[in-house]
Amino acid sequence: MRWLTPDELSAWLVYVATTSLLDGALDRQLQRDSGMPMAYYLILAMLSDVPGRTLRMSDLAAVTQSSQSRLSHAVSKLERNGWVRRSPCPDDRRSTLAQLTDAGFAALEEAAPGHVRAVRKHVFDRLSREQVGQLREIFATVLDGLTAPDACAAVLAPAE
Amino acid sequence: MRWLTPDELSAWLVYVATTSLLDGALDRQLQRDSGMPMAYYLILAMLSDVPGRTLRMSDLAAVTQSSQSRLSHAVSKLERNGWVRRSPCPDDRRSTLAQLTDAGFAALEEAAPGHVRAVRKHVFDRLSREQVGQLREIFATVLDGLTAPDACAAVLAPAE
DNA sequence: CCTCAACAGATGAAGGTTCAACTACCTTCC
DNA sequence: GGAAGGTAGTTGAACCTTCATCTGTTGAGG
Repeated sequence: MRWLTPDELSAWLVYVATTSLLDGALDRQLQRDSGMPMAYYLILAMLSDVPGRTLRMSDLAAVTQSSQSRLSHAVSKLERNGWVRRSPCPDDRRSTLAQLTDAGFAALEEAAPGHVRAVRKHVFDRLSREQVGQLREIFATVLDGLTAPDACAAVLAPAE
Repeated sequence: MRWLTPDELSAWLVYVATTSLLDGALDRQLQRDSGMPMAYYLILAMLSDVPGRTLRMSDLAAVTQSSQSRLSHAVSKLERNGWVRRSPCPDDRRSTLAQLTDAGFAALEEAAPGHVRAVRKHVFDRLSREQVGQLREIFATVLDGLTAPDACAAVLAPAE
């Protein structure tokens, strides 16, 4: 059994503490100033960035890294807010299209400056250009492993 | 208004996607193999690493980066599992001590190898020694800003 | 002393996420 | 064309987290 080296452990603990606090801070800022958690902000942001501001539920789940169930609940809530509209997909009657409404776009435009300011203040204003590159490189590598087809299966297997 | 540069934005999106997937993967592994989410694993781990395996609730909240409320709920659940025991603090009658039980220690020892294996597989087996150092450096910098006394107030202030 | 503010913790309701079904539709292939 | 299996999405229950509120306890100043 290979445990973590002291260097790895220390890096890991710092990572865990930081992501936990950073997530909390960003969520609190958005919830407070715009009445939505960050996950919902990301849904609106991804929709806003696509032609027609419309995406199939599955594709929206993929770009926001959320499960279908989670997205379905989230879109239900956003729909109640009037920020997203669902409509049946003409090509495939299994699919549903989610479209950002004008009110949703307005809410996003309202929320964006505060959110970006918080991200900048907590993260990018504190890092050098080099570190930003390192950050992207490191996480792109980890992301690669997580999205590889059998990444989950391999770790979840009992007899690995 | 300063938005993110393309480099920053790309780094940020990769970061968000990765942490979301990594968190999910680690949580699923622990839940599946040991019946606890990662937050609860961390509570047990922090308790196990301290003389007497005992900590005041406030201190435990601090080392696990969780709110008092969250910790209180979590410890209630862990207590129902028989993994933690609460007892009044003799020095200060406001405080409560949380102590890891033998059953709790056993559960932690059972869960640790799988969890460490998952962390290693997803993160440290994919990074160079240099990158581990960069990771720690970057997050230590961000953490520093988050734990500074007025970090939250400054961002939450409407007229910042 | 005694009041008042601060601190430690618990609690219940509201909201978000996960998991396990379940429905409906499409595709493959015999 | 009909059965079988996969895909898209929803739903409800269980669980976790957050927020506001509440009870006690301690400490500082009058």
